Amino acid sequence: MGLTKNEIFTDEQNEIAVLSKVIGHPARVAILQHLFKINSCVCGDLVGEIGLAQPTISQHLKELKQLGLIKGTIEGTSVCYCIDREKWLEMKSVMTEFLNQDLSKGKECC
Amino acid sequence: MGLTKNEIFTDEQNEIAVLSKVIGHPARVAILQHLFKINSCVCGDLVGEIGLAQPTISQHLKELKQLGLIKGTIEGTSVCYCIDREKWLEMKSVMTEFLNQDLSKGKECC
DNA sequence: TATATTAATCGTAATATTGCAATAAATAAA
DNA sequence: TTTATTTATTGCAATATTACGATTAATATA
Repeated sequence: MGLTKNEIFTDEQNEIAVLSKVIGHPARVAILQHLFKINSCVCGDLVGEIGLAQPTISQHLKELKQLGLIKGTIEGTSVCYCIDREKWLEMKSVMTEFLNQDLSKGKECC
Repeated sequence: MGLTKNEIFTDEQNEIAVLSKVIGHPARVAILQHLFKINSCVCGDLVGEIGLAQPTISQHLKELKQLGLIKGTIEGTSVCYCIDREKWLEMKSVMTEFLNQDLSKGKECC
């Protein structure tokens, strides 16, 4: 075990879970917030910004890249990262739909 | 290691991460969606709904309860669960703010 | 009281995640 | 070409997560 049984869930449930999981670490939240704050590409100063070792940051960047939330461009010896706007909007749409489920007309019982 | 360094991040970053992490498993997504669909309390049939063993469901329910997203009421030998609306709206607010970060005026560079 | 029903807890195995030191790879600059 | 700079990869240790069988706890019912 220790292995999530993705096959018994819908594609939508798995997508919501995968997207949320990548946001489920403060370092990745911090990286994304920094990219938004700069509102441009970030070349190289992410290790300085976040207080984690360079291989650790590199690993978090890899996960964000794999999901498509950020993209990187090689710029000389360094790499510039920025938000992938299209993917971000897609995630926003999926998550917003999930979060907006109607609470208003349920029967109170607990 | 294997231990997230929460202390180097802001409270906001940690909150976003903790909230996202609990959504980051399809079984918990499915449980929440079912509670929304029923739009009332669910007493006992969650193990039948989701295809996981009873101890596994119980564990996922515990995590959702610990975060405050659901609450349970003992009803005879069974337990009724429902969404905690206040906490849900709080999560929605935190997540929406994060997801709504402005993409419009950045410089394209990647 | 004895038995059934339901959910929580315990214990454990398998896998995943986090973090970093060491190293490699790739390019820029001297 | 050598050296510096920057990022990725490898390897590993520590911890967390997922899943479930077995058991326990609690209440309802016969």
